[in-house]
Amino acid sequence: MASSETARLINRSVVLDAIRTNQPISRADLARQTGLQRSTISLIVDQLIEERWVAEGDVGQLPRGRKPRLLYLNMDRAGIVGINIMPHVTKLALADLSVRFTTQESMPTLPNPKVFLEALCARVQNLLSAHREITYEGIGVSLPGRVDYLGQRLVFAANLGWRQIDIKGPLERATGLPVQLENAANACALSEVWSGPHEGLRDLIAVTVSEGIGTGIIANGQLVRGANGAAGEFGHVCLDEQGPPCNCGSRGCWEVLASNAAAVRNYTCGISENSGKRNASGRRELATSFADILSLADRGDLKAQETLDAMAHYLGLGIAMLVNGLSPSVIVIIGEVTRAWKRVGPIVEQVVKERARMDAGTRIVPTDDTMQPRLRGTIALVLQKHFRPRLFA
Amino acid sequence: MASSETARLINRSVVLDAIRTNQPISRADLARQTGLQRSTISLIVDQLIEERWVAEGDVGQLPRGRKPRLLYLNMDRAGIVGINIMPHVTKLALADLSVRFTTQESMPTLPNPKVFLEALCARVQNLLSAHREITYEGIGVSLPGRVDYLGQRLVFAANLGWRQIDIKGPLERATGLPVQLENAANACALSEVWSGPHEGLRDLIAVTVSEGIGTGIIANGQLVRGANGAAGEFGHVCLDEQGPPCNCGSRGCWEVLASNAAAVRNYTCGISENSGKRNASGRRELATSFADILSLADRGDLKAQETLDAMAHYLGLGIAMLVNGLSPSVIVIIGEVTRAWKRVGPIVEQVVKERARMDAGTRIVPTDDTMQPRLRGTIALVLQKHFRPRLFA
DNA sequence: ATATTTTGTTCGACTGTCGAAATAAATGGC
DNA sequence: GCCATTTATTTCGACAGTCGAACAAAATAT
Repeated sequence: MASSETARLINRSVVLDAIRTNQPISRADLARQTGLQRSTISLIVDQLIEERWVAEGDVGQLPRGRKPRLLYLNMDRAGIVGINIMPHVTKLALADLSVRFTTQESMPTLPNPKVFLEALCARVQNLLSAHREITYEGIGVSLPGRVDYLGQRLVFAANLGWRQIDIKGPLERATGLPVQLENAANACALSEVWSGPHEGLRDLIAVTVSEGIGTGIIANGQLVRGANGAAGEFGHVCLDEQGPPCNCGSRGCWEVLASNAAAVRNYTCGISENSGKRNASGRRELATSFADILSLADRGDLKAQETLDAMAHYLGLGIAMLVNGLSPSVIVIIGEVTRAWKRVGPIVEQVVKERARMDAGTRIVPTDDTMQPRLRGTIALVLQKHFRPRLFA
Repeated sequence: MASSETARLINRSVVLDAIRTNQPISRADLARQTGLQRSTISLIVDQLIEERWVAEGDVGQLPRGRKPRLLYLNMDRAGIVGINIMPHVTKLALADLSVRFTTQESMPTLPNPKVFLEALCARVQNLLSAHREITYEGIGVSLPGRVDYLGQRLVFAANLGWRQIDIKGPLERATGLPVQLENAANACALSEVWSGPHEGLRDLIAVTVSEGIGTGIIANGQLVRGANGAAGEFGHVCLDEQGPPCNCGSRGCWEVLASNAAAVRNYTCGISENSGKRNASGRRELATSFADILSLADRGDLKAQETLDAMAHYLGLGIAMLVNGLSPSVIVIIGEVTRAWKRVGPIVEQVVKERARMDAGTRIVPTDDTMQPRLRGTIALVLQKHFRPRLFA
């Protein structure tokens, strides 16, 4: 069911998104870029200025003719709250419309979801009352688990041991702001196509490598959530029928072979086999975390390097699966392993080349973890509703 | 860029598709179903009748009040040509708007693409001139290979040995009709959501099992073609690193483990190992085709049954991958193997249950091959343009 | 000063939907 | 047969939105 108002909504979001991604920009340039008439652009921009989404700035420089008035997103218009729940730590942030963080905080993720949620709500309320100068539009939450397809409830989070938790309800009651939940990998994928070098890509996959492996899929420019939001568990695809058991009940899952946890397990098993290894300085070292393995490999520990190589091999095998099946333009890798990409990357590329046809030229790209893609994704999640509303399926 | 005309186009296709899927239907019911005003429905229907897409039929029966005039799709309005190119045989058909075949023919698929294309064009021209009473809207072509993302060229077809063949051009020049190419598995998936029990499903995967394995993915109601149309090759995902070599250069690909060709290979190897098997009547039998294996298994041949069981096991493993990763509402299995689904189905279900979380309730459904899903898909492919035009990404 | 160029606005034409009222057609009770 | 009731369809004026041409504004070059 569409009317002239539908047309307005479509054009409005086209113009708003064009301003977002091209600011500063003049009305005339907007007309050229969107294909709309200059008169129409003026009307829509007037409306956006009235709603305070857009602000008029200085005049631009041109060689000839009347100088254009440049348009910007009005950063004072709204802030967004981002919450990234991870197995041990939860991060909170306030961001503006260009996904710049103005405040960041951390808190422990408590094992009891009820207790944790109470603490989280209090923390968010504090944060909001400390920054009353800006009105906040909404809260985006990313977490390592499955969310139902409307972003309403957490259905299952293996690494947290949580099941059927209503996170949206308490947060909305505590803050009065609309809350959107999303799986962490999905949030990362969204973040990638929202801004930065992969902005606007219509086929992209984000692979999060930490304790497990998650996949966020964007196809035809939309997140693939599957029936009831259960898509994205490529981490539990069986790549080796006789492989080690996984806590999902299967064995040889991709994430049992290629996650950080897998690397730690492999490394410590190796140590017991070889009854200890010595590093360059002669001291025996035990890796208790994946970070340890990374630094050990860096300092020349052969066993750690082999562990990474094996991880890279299996990463490649799973990525080849994604390339074969979905052929995205880009696959983004997220996680600590990217810090060793100089070593890991070539192995991944090699395995993918052997196992997948790369005609479509899929690029495999590590992400800078300091960009906090999970957190940035939560912001994109909320902004999406305003800037790219899904008007028609 | 949207205008009031865009709104019209949207509403027009909404109404047309509602008539298609609910015919016969009255204007008043259309208004109730689409949410448009009765007056608007009348205007749009007038236009559709003028364009001869829709025809007014008899009056319907109601307990009280004025009787409605029922609307139908006008079957005389247009026909569609469907061409399904398979490794040995190519099928041609003429169909009406409700995807009923009015004519069907077959011809051999010749190894030389140039020669074959000439023969195909001649055949289509014959077919069209023999049925001049109806004007044809377009030609849909399905083939076992990859097509670039605009449906323009065949990029690569392993089983045919063809590469970079322009199929669209010659056919369009020969007939003057617009031609749409699509990968066979994609065509099947489209056919499934176009009509029949899975009509309108937004997340569905079609798995074609023949010499290879193809996957056609529909997510968020749209075909997933990937960058440059290269998606859908889950058949070449490596499920066993040490598995048999595949002609794609890798080894242990799903289709090397679970296709018809794999079954034939396994069966004949088994025969050479056991130096021959005897069936119930005591005669030694050699399976030269997958159909042989099916009938042998049916007649109690143990080795054939074991072969099918192994095939089922690997089919399940690959399907579990699709369930984990994409979680569609339905996975449709297409191919001769469905004829033995009574035996194969339970094994597949069992493996999927062990290897994938089925929270979302994905159903695995064999398709009746006599429905010719590949051919039906080509028709849906063409009709899609008229009935569900993609106005906005 | 004046012509030129480019930006931004104004206004009437056009397209399309909405919603209320009018018209059409059928049933059932009197 | 006549009238109230019900449901379907059409008619028509109001409203929203874009288009496109004309106009006004602002800056530069001559």
